[in-house]
Amino acid sequence: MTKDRIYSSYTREAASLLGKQIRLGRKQRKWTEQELAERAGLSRATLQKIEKGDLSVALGLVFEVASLVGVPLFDSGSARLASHIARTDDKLALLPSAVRKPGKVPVDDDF
Amino acid sequence: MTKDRIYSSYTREAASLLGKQIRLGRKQRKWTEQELAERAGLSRATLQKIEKGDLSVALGLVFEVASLVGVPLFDSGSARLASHIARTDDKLALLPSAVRKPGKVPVDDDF
DNA sequence: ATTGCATGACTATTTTAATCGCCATATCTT
DNA sequence: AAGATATGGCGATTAAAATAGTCATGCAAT
Repeated sequence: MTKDRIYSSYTREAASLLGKQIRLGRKQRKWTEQELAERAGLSRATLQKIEKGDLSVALGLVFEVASLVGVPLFDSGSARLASHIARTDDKLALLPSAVRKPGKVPVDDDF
Repeated sequence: MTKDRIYSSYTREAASLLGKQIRLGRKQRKWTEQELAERAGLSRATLQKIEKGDLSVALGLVFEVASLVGVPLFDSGSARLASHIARTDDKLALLPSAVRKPGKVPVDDDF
């Protein structure tokens, strides 16, 4: 029945932490599951999965709920997302647009 | 007929940044889309959606790919998410297990 | 310049998520 | 303690994601 995907413990823990932080933020605001679900535009069942760290929930739903309760996404707590995006774009622009698997050039080290 | 959900710009930008960072990490490792998709156990089509910041992709798939290419979730400073989880659990334990409405409480802290 | 492979994008199909409704349990308020 | 409501969980239905496959374009190395 189930596809039974394998996830790394890092992935599972990250989702678990995110869910717990969302639950914490919701309670600090004294919102019920139903209230937060309505604000976010999703069902209570899905919100429960998010707070439990369920890995099958859509990224956008999780991020939306997180932002509603004030949980900062990944390391973005400091600077603005837009500037991070710009800087990442700059780095990408310095790289070849397509990755090639060259014959035998030993230059393959990065940090 | 698309359901066309509404997402906040914060959510869209966060997913966009995450996708770009993943793409950057993949190229720094000189992996093709196909290679990364196979390592992560998903299709190339889905990986493309992830790198484009598509909000419909499952959280677990995105996190799994991110960890494979070394993109830190949350704050990278905390090498162990487990301790962070424990601290969040502690905070949750201090709160009532159920939120009640008739308080009309103006307390609304930020994070 | 040519060739080979990476990438972008699209379709059709299968698989799975998201929702809805309901009931049980837990727990807050009076 | 009683009443009210928040939460947890499950089954069935609907909506959408994930996949495989293919084609076109483009870049990269030869």
